[in-house]
Amino acid sequence: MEKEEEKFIKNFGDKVKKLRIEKKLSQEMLANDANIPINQIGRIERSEIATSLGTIFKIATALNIKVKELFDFDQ
Amino acid sequence: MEKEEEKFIKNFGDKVKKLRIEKKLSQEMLANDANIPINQIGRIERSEIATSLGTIFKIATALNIKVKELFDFDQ
DNA sequence: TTAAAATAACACAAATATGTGTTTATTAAT
DNA sequence: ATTAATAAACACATATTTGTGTTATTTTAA
Repeated sequence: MEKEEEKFIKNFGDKVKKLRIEKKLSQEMLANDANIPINQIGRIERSEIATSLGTIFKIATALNIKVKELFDFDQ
Repeated sequence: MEKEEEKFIKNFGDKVKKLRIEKKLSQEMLANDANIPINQIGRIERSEIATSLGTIFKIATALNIKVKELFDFDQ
């Protein structure tokens, strides 16, 4: 039985990836736009890390969406 | 001129506090419900830290809301 | 199928969040 | 005014994220 918190972090990573693909951005392009390291995007999409508010804000901004939309998935 | 990212973190802290007060919880009660240290709530509400996905999830769960609602403020 | 692009998977130092505890200040109620 | 409850403000060790770099794997396109 998986922990709810882990599922949530997994869902978040999947959401970032989904939105990135929809906007036809590579991890590298998104990372550049967000001013974060390239590897960070991968780590988040693979749910290796539970990223923090600052990075969340940067990613949303680079995707031209509100942070709220990043959490628009079936929690 | 304040950085947008800092404003965002400030708004998040204010939102946590607002929702906590609305539900008539002390920092201690919320922290207990969320299984996080008491001080952590204070640090977040004061915007001293940019907390991470795990803590965000725990707080939302303790408040009986979706994470998305935690970000329902004018960004 | 080869080459190029994209992503994953490492490692490691530095910065930051987390956890725990104690003490001080503020707020609310009596 | 006093007391009790709440929150702020410290300190410090630990855990995790972040930043940077390199190498291997996978995917995509020619």
